[in-house]
Amino acid sequence: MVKPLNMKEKAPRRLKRQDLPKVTPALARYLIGKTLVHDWKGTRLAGRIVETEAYLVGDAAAHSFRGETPRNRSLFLERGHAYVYFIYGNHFMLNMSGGPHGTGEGVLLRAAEPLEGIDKMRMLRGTEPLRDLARGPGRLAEAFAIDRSLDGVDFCGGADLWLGSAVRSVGAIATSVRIGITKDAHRPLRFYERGNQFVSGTKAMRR
DNA sequence: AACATGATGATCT
DNA sequence: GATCATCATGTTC
Repeated sequence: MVKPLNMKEKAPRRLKRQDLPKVTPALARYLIGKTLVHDWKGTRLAGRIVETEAYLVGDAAAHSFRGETPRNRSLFLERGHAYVYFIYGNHFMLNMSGGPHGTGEGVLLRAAEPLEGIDKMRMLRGTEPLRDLARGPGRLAEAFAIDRSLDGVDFCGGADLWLGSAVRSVGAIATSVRIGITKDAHRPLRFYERGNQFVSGTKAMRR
């Protein structure tokens, strides 16, 4: 993948909670093109978010559907907090909470295009291909050194894990049904940058 | 029992 | 290169 010379990348600046849309599907769409940053052990791990999914109130696929539990507690924090959970015996998933405190909505970060700290990401992932470093939610979490210790962290609170502004322009954003769920599977709550090679799944899923 | 997945290897193009 | 089936894995309520 060759980067055109006229695509100048700027350094990301920290986004404030004020910048985040208050309605969760709008937040999921807003996050496409923004920069996910984890300043980790002296290295900056940064990537451009290219795929997200929203999980809402009254949504049978949402972890909050049956109310607050010890696991999903941070999903109920005010918009802009990290909700990290462990799934399938192997993978962490990174979400950003949405809505006012007590709501229980969130956005799953499903894929990112690596920008900075790529060698460290390769080390964390134990694999070489750039395209596979953060293509999929489990891979993204591994590439960005996300684990339970980051559950509940405020993305807008000056922590090492934060949300940055876009470093270059964003392409067309497309919508589809969410991936890998069985309940409320028809709702169009997945957002991705159309045609981007770092979006998860098959070719059809990035068209 | 179910789960917001990914690595692997087979089989196609 | 793309796509598909198979299956390993720990936590949750």
